[in-house]
Amino acid sequence: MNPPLPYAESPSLNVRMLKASCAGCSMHQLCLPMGLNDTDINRLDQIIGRRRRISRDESLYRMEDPFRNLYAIRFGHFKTYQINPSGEQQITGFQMAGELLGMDAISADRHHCEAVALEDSEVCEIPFPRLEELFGQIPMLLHHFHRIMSQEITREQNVMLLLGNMRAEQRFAVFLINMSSRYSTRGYSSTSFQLRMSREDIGNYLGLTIESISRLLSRFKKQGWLEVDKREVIILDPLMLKALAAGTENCNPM
Amino acid sequence: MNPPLPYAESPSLNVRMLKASCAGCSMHQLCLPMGLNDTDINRLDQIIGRRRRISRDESLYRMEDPFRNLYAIRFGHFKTYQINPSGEQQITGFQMAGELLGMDAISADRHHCEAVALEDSEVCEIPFPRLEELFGQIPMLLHHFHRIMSQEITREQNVMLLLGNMRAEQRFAVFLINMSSRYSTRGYSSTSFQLRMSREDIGNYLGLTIESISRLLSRFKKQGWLEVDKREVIILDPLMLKALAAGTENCNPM
DNA sequence: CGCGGAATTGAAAATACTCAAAATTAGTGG
DNA sequence: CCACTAATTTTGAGTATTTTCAATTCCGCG
Repeated sequence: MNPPLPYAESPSLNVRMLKASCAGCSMHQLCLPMGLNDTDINRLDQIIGRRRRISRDESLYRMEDPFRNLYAIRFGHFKTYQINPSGEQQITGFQMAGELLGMDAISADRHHCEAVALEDSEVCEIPFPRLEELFGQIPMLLHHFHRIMSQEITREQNVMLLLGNMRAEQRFAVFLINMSSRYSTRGYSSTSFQLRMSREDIGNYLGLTIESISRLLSRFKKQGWLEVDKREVIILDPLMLKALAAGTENCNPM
Repeated sequence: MNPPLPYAESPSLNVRMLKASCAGCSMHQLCLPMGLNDTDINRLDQIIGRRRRISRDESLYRMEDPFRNLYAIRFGHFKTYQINPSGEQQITGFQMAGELLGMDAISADRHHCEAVALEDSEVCEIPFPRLEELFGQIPMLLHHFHRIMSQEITREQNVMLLLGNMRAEQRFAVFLINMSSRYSTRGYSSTSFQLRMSREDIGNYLGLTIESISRLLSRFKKQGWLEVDKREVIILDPLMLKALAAGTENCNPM
C-alpha cells in the first residue's frame, strides 16, 4: 500500500535515516520495539508516521481530541493532566523518553487527558489503526504492547496508594526515588538530575500545595538528604529517601 | 487441540450449558465478548477455563501470584488492593459483574494486587496465553480488549483526580454517583442499592478514615440527600449529589 | 442473653492549606 | 550586558479539614 521507505530497502543505511528509525533510536530497548528482531523492527518503522517536535508548554493533544495516534517520546519530557468539570486540573503523570503517550484514548476514541511538553521534545506518531494491523502479524509486538498498557495500570495503582495513604514527606520521597530510578534506567545518574517540572506541577501531581513542596525541599535539604539549586537536584542520602519512600522510616518535622 | 465443547457442535443447545457460556451469560454485552458475532463468541467460549466460585472474603488471587488467567466476574463483587512495603493497604477498586480482573498482572507476569470477594461470587477463568492466540484470529476481540484496558487506565486517572484534589464530601459523592451509574448500566436501580463493602473499605478506597465516612453519611442523611439503613442506600437527591460530585456545588459542614 | 465486630458520635490534635509578604529567578527589550 | 518586569519560589503565621483517640451504640449470631 504505502511505498516502503528508502532505508528499508537500501542495503547501505543512511545515518540520518537510521537516526529517524526505531532501530537507530537510543530508546528502542525501552520503547515499543523492545525485543523485536530486525525484520519486525523494520515493519514497525514503516507504519510510524512523522516525527513531531513539540516545544515547551505546547500540547501534544488535548482532552476530547479525536484519537488517531499513540506517541512514543524520542526525547524530552511531558506531563499529562485531567481537568474536572469544575475546572481544576490534576496531573496524572510525568513522561520521559521511551515512554508511550495516549493509551487512555483507546477506550472512547477521544483523549481523556491533555499532554503538554515540559521542554522542547520530540515524539514518534504511531497511527493506532496501523499498529493494530501489525499486531496480527507480530505477536511479540502485541504481547509487549499489553505489557506496556498493564504497566501503566500498575503505575497508576502506585499513585493511588501514594495519594490515598501517604503523608506529604513520604509522597515526596516516593516522587524523588521514582525519578531517580527512571533516570538510572535511561543511563543517567540516579543521584543527580534536573527536575523538568515546576514546584507547582510536583505539588499538583502529589496532591499537595506548592508551599508544601517548597517546605519539604527545605526540610530535606536541612536534614542533609539532598542538595537543591533551582531545579537541579543532588540526592545525598538515597538510602534514607528510599526508607522514607518505603514507609520504614519517618522524619520528625524540622 | 482441545476437543470442542458439546454445545459448540450440538444444534440444540442445552440450557444448562448455555447458561455456562458467554452467549448465555447476562453480562455478555458488557464483558469481553461485547460486539462479537455468534461464531466468535463460541470460539471465545472454547478457551474459557472453568467457572470458579469464590466465597465472601476469599481471595481470587494474591499479590505476587504468578499470572495465568484474567477473570471475568459472572456475579458478585470484588475489591482489589495493594499492600505497600510498610504493610498498609490501599483499595484500588471495587469490581462488579461483567468486569475484568487481573490486567495489572500482564506487565510483570505476577499479580500486582490482591482481589478479594466482597460476597459469594463467580468468575470465568480466561487463560491469557490462549486469549492471546485468539486475538490473532478475532481482531474485534483484540480491539475490544484494548478498550477495556484503556478504560481501566482512565478509571484510575479519575481516582487520581479524586484523591489528589477533592475534599471529603466530594469524594464520597463521586463514589456514590459512580456506584449508582454502574448499577444503572446493569439494569438495576440507580437510586436504591446495597453497598457490598464495609465503611472501612469505602474509607480506605477514598483516602479517608472510617469515621469520616460515617460522618459524611450522617450529614448527607441529615441534609435529606439520601436514606441509609446499614448497607442499603436510597439516593433521594441525585441531582444534588451529582452537582457535589462535579464540584459545581458544595455543602457547608452541618 | 450476651458477646464481638462494625458503625456512630464527640472532643482534641495534627497535618497540610490559605493568605500574605519577601526573595529569587527568568524573560524581555533597550 | 544590564535593567526592568513578570513569574516562580520561599518563608511565616494563622486556619481548617480531617485524623486520632475514646466512648457508645447498634446489630448479628451463637
